[in-house]
Amino acid sequence: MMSINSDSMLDHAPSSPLRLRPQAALKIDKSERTRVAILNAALDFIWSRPFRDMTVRSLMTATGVGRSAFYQYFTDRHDLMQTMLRIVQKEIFEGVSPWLVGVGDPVVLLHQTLGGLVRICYERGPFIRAISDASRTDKRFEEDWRQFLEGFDEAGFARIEADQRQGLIPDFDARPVVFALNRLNAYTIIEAFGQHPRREPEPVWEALARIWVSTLYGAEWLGKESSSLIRK
Amino acid sequence: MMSINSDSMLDHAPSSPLRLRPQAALKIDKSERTRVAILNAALDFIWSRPFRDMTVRSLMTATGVGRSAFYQYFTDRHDLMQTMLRIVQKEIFEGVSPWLVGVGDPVVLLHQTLGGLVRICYERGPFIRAISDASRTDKRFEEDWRQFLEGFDEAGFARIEADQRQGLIPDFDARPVVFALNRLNAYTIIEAFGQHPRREPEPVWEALARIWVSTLYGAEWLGKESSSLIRK
DNA sequence: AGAGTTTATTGACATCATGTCACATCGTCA
DNA sequence: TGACGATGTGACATGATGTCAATAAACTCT
Repeated sequence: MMSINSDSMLDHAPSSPLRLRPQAALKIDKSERTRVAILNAALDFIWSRPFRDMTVRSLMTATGVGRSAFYQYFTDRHDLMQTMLRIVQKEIFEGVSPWLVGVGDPVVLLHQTLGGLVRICYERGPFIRAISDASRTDKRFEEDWRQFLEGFDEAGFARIEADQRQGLIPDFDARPVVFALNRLNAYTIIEAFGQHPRREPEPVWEALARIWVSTLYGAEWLGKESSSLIRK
Repeated sequence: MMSINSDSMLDHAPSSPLRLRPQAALKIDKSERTRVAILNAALDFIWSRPFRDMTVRSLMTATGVGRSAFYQYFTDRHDLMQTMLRIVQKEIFEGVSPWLVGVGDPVVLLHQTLGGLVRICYERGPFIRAISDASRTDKRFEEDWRQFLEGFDEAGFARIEADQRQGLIPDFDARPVVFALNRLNAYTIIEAFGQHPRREPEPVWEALARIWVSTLYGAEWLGKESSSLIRK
């Protein structure tokens, strides 16, 4: 009938490094378990295969539940990707906070922020790529992705303007520059880490740091704090 | 049965600013005319609607020829997009040549190159976006897009290394930096100009120029040659 | 534990896009 | 005119999507 444990399939599915445990430890009703199983199937799938190949059937086959049950939990593939976006978004926002909200030497904070971003996105690369790919094939989810990126635009803009008022950053029109720098980050990361084999994170981190620091604070700050490598 | 002129439909299709005339002026065999009609239908479609909505049916309806005739000319939608890529690629390569192959003050050339890039991509934005979107949904075309971007990586890398040998650009690992800067250009342009309403080209040009110049030659060159605005 | 209720799951269905194929039609040249 | 190659067409097979009424399973409460 169906496999004993509904979570791991016997065939070639490699499990992704990001898997969910059912929510409230004890109150595991069937519903929650199936929902998480689907999510994990998607995570596993996306870890090794492109979004375009992810059909509802492929997911539910891996789950061991009939295909139509999928629609009890998600309205469509993109709804599911929205959930994946929320998961990844939370991780990224945390890693990226230093420069955006922290106090101290801005160049040091910027290095830290970019280091955190690169580390997390290296670990989650294929998910991020899938999310970005999904945003191209669905009107609603495209909007979600746009808002995700705009979050960085707003935060970065605020930080740059603040530093401009302090004379730390030259007085240019910050909006288009931060827009461009954020696309730089997003798509450099997606292309570098979005599919196996991924590139090495260090050179990517150094390149991004060089570009951000040169543009905002000036190349004379480049040597500073080249130390804080991507830390565990 | 079918409309008198096979090229323009009566309904709401706005014609794109990029349309093809049949090839050899006189030797217009039916085949070439249909092929161009399909291509123009695609160009018109993409000018105002996203790639994800472009079905073979929608194209061939606009063409006035039966849907199955499409496959006489293209193997699928992505094959058609490959043709669109070649058209746009040619225009871009021309506009982008100064810094890559020219002689003279590199900062001036870089400004020129970015100006040309922004001008062309502003004019062709929706096409470029569609090409990029299409690369997410097809394995083969994804490879074409990758090679397209890698072309810029190679050329930019060569230029940077040359300038590094002359001491014009500091001595960093050029590969990852040029990779990042090219993604900066590609995706800033796609998001800024890829759908209506498009952003203004000038601020985008200024932002890209600021980032490239600061990163490569140093911010002290930024005032220089801020003149050469996007020219006809 | 067992009846009754709620919830989860299923299989069949309708729709839509794709790509293919045998056949029909057109037009050109002998 | 007639025959042949090049164009175009309609019908078909496939495979994905999302829905729904019917069924099975899970939960609740006494």
